[in-house]
Amino acid sequence: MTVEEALQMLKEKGYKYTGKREEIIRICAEEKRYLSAKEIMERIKDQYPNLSFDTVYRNISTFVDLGILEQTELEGEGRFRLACSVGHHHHHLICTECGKTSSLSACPMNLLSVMPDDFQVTGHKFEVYGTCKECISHA
Amino acid sequence: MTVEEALQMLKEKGYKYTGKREEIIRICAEEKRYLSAKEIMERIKDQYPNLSFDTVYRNISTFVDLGILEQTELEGEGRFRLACSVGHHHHHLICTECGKTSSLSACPMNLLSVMPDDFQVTGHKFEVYGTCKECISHA
DNA sequence: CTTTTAAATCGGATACGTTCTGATTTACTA
DNA sequence: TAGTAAATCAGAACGTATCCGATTTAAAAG
Repeated sequence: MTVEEALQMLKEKGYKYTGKREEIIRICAEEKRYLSAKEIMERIKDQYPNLSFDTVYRNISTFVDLGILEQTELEGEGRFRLACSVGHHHHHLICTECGKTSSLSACPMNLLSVMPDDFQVTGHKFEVYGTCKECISHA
Repeated sequence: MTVEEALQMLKEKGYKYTGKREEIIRICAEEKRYLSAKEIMERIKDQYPNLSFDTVYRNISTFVDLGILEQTELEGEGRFRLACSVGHHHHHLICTECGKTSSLSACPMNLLSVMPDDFQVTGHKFEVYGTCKECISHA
């Protein structure tokens, strides 16, 4: 997903345009990594030094709801990244040090032949964790 | 894993026996469900009314480290259950309402033919989420 | 059985990520 | 340009989890 697509989606859904929203999305778009709210705050400080935590969290939450951002959790902290591409379901290999990701083509849900009928399935999570080359080298 | 096996493991590793530890394990053993620390506290109140949060969290953490308990996270809260059985790797279908689980035999890691060589894989998570029959009916 | 000692527990303070609140500002519309 | 609802702010509040120093206790040593 591109920054433009994300902004377009916001507009369609009736959300107002703000520079802060664009900047949050832009920051997430810059890297194929999961960022924490804190990291996003850090990077946005240059342009909006007085941005409040609430604004970041509230917007991130909206973006996740709309599918603009993907969310995971590392070390008790929410982490976010721009959704990869619309309508193309896949999973990630995630560096637990820096949040860097690599795409995995397979989805295990396709491979589960029998699904228990006593559960109404609502979602799933498949993530592979590891350490990326960069984080191994300067460890 | 049984309560006895868990206690045996603690002994082997040099941990002291305490009634509180046994009770925590026993509570987790009673159900095939993920419980929060709060829920464990609730259930242990009868026998140990003054049990401190710290004791529960510290012991749970020890148990997770030793592989006696399995951990996941629902709604920003750590959830725990007795590890299924020693040396038998599998995954779970989890009810997001009550934490009830159902076992899945397949592990997606076996099915990933190509593993990126720029990551040193350290772990993985595969969980299917849903709502169990009981939670659907009284919803 | 008594003493000893390190581990376990207590409970209260603290940390941290996140969310809420009420006042203020701002983007869009009429 | 004025009006309105949404967005933001700053700080308080929240919930989970951990840390702390003092006290108790399990179990090893005498």
